[in-house]
Amino acid sequence: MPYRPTALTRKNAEDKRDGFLRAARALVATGGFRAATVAAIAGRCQASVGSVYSYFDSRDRLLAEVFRSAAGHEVDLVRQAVADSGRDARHRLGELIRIFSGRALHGRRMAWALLFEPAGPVIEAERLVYRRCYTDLGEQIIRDGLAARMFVAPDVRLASSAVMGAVSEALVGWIRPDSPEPSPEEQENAIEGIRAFCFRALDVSVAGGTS
Amino acid sequence: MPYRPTALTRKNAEDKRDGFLRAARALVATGGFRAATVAAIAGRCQASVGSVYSYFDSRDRLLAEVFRSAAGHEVDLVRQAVADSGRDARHRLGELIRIFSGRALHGRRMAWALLFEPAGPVIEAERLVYRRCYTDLGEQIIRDGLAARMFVAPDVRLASSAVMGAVSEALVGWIRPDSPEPSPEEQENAIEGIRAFCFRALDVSVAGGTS
DNA sequence: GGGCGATGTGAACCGTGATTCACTCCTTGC
DNA sequence: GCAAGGAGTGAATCACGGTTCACATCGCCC
Repeated sequence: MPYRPTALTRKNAEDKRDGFLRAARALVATGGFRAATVAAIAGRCQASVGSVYSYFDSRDRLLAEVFRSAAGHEVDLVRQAVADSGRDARHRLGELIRIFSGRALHGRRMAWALLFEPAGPVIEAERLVYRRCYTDLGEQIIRDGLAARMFVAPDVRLASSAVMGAVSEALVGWIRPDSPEPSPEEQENAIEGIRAFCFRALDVSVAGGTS
Repeated sequence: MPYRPTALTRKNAEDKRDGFLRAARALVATGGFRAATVAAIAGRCQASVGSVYSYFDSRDRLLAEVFRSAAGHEVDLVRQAVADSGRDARHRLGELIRIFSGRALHGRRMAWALLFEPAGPVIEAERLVYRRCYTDLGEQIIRDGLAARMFVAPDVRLASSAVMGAVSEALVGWIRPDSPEPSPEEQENAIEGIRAFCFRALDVSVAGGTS
């Protein structure tokens, strides 16, 4: 490789970098961030530990990038399913819950890593913005539902948090790494149950008393 | 000290053991489990690192005991406030939410340690039973509310999980170690908001549609 | 008062895994 | 061919905190 970066070297370098990211992502999807040690990542690429460090400042940065990439993908899928395409807020909130849960139950290990796995402060910070994305999505939908007099919610942000909290709590039991694989109908029941719970809390069709 | 344990030695030993537990608890209440290193615990008792190990098998066991003690105390307070003392289910569920949240917002650091702080598998296991206690409490109340035709809930356990999830999610923003101290009225609003959300989801007075 | 075992000490040890760096290996420009 | 650097290597190093253990200390019992 030459003295000044050429198109080829640049591409090679990018490929290599990308290889590390893919390897790390695969490891996370299998065993969580805990399993994505620098040695394992390098090994998976038949590269040396040291070479990882010529592409990334630190393991934390590498994993943060993996997190953003994986989490961003998930959020995009949900955002797409929830896009304001003429459907009403109730349908869109249902899709939010369904897609989010469905994805989590599909890639359980990855979902666990993204949502719950204990990790260092850097990952934790990424997780914060990740969760916030979903809450923001929910908030927007609820706001729309409010405008359409379809939902009732004195505090929109709180309501969105509550929905996400309820969903998370329902999911954590299923995607914890040492919990048994849930059967499809168990999954279905859980998701629909949560959806129903949230709708009962939000629907205007009901004349809820507060205390 | 004698060849056979006498009343005095036994008491001394118990006191010392207790001292370590108190020290550890104080450290957890200040900086979470992370801060409760063996050295810090010993230091706080003006004892040596090694002596800790003549009272506890391992740091994990010590911290597990701290967890159980602290968590047990919290659960007891809630259980007491929620005891079936002639009050209706709505009131009792409200108390569950109020006391749980109130306690968490009072001892924020400890609540964070008990509910959210990333920690080793042993603590994580304790946390599981701790959370389950609350869910069980909620489940019982909701069941009572169901019997009194005051609540509606197709799946009681799911409903209880959802309530705890909603409360947790609302709390995590306030008790995260680096978040600013919330003002009393902010707390009040958050708690009442969650309470209202949950009641809207559960109250029979409303004729909720599901999808 | 002397010895024995309970008790206390804390420096050394260990395991884990990230990070570094002196070195080798290439490719390229001349 | 060959020198200059960039890229790759992986053993050594570091950081961290839990755990051990050889030794010191103490106070009761005979």
